[in-house]
Amino acid sequence: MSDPGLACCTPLSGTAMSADQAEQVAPLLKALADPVRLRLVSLIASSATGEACVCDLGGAFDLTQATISHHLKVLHSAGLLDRDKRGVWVYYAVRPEALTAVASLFSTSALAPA
Amino acid sequence: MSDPGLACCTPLSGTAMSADQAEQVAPLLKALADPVRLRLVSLIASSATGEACVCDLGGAFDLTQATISHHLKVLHSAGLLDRDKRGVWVYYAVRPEALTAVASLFSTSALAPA
DNA sequence: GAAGGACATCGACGGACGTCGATGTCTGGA
DNA sequence: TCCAGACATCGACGTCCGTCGATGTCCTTC
Repeated sequence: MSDPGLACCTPLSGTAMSADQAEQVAPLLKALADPVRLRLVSLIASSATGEACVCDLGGAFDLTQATISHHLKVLHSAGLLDRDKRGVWVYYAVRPEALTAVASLFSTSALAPA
Repeated sequence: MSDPGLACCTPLSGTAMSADQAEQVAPLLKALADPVRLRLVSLIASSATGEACVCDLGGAFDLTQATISHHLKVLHSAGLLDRDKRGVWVYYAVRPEALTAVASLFSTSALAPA
């Protein structure tokens, strides 16, 4: 709000993440920042076929089917999961690009200090 | 709630993340799942000395000093930042171990599909 | 010791989030 | 054609989150 003022110490080298970049990645992290959703992604990623149907996923949690469906929708809306309906069942698979985008955050210079 | 029933497709190979592990990592992701906090960590990590004082950090955002202080507290409480008070100024530095813990999420088999 | 500045804390507000029960939609089989 | 099952959507509830202005705490300087 007030004038920027002058730096009191180091002028913060300019190689940091841009505001736009932060606004782009934050939703991906927010989608993953829940124990249930983290386990959902992990369950799907670690399945033998790389995908899993909702009926199997739900059995791993003490949560309502509506809640599991909600979490899967959040992950799908964030672009982290692909959705594929086959007959009565719906299969979810992880989108490697999305996970790579998040992983690159921690391997590049943007967040890695040393 | 009901009986687990029998799997309708693949039995979800058991190498997925445990519930405890998910509950441990989720708070770290939640702390990072905000554009402002993401930029704060990035600014600190990319500074020449690996640390930054609050007076410099605040200048990069159109937010109140109270809000910046709140975000820094969240990151500090999550174990992502170290706090060091020197005279009038307070310096924050990233904790490499914490970032490594998050980074390992995406490089290990827990979340990496391929 | 009085004053001013850097930062934290407090209390409040609006909005978003996680969860639920109930209901809707679609598919496959009797 | 009708029914049962799988999954999504809806509406509601309590809680948490991001932001702010105001105030408190600590340190330096005069």
